[in-house]
Amino acid sequence: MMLIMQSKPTRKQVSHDRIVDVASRAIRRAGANGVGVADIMKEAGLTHGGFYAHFESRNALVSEAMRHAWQDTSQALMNAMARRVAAGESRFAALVNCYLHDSHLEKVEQGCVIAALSSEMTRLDEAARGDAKRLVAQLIALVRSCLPPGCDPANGAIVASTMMGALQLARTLGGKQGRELLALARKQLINQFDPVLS
Amino acid sequence: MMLIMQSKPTRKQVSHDRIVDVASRAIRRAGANGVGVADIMKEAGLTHGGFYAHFESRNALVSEAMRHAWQDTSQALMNAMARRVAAGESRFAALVNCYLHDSHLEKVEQGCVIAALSSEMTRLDEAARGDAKRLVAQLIALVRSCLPPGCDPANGAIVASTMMGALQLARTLGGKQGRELLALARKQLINQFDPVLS
DNA sequence: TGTACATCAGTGAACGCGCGTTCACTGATGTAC
DNA sequence: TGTACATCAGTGAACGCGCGTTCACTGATGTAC
Repeated sequence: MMLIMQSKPTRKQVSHDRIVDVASRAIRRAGANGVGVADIMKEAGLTHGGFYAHFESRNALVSEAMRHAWQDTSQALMNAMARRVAAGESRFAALVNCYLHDSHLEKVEQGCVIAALSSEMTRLDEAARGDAKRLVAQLIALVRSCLPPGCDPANGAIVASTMMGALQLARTLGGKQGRELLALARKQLINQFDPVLS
Repeated sequence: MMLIMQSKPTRKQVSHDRIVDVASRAIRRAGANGVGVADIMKEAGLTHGGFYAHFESRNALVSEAMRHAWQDTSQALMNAMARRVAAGESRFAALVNCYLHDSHLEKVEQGCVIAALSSEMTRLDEAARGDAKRLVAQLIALVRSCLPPGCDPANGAIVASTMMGALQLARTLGGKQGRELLALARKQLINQFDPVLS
């Protein structure tokens, strides 16, 4: 539970935020268990000993880092979408083109945490699983809010599934095949849900 | 490279196969790094010391177990589909109804290895990544072969993405929400690609 | 068929390493007067 | 403003544990005659 600090965050809060930010990228890059406490602290410019003054356990950090990653990515997604919408794209096309942008193939550590951790989410401890559940619900809600007017809201979950699945399969395929899959998914989703009636 | 043995497999081959089979379920249940060599050997009725007479390394086992899991699941999928087709369903509907069957929500260890490991696949060592890539290509080919006649084959990759993505999000959501998402995905895919024109 | 020996498959102790976690200590920050 | 002291944030050594891997050894299997 993070209170909004109007002025002068304490030194500890600054460190805390830096650790969470580093961790949110580390777990997306290497997986929820793929990076150690010591490495995360080092990357945050600290030594590992101080860790437990900030978090109750490594699992607690993973939970917090997941939530942070989602805030981060969804914010970035909104911003990128806003630019496209301003340039004349529909909200739906902007969503699809941003989420399935080629650059997301490689930059896992800045991308959607749900796509980065999906198959590990069912294996997290209970608290983190609860967070994961909520993030998935938020992804679906976000997609739903971008559906063209008149579209059945239930399609939010389907579009979210297709986008996330396509991103993952594309990442595993890699290279040219990966980019082709992404391009196909963009085209197909936009044609199906938001065709330009010219 | 497994040769087909016409008669009497050696004791070693029997053990080898049992280890691979146990491992293929273990990695789907617990993740590629979620279970130790000793536990796998124990579940196969052996002690850990013998492991390296069978495999060059733990990673080598993971590769082999992934391939075995895929053979296993795709065979089971074919069989289940055949029964539905015999009962009058189209091949496409049978595929969707089998892959997105409610029972797959819980039984991860018997299900699709791509859905079970997806986000870990990009983090495997080079050899296993190559295997993962080939498995994804095979999943897409399998889906493509089930598309209704006249359907653009490119849709194979899209349907595969939607099915895999939906299964994963449903597993993370769990319970009632998970089952609702699966039901939605089944309905949507069949309506879109293989509507019954009655 | 039975015996003697070579090979095979598996055992279990041990090693080294990395990781999560703890803790006594230190240096820096901030407060009281 | 300056000094004295309390509190805070971070340090780094250490602990215990689990895991991948190795290896000398044992008991079982199979072969030669």
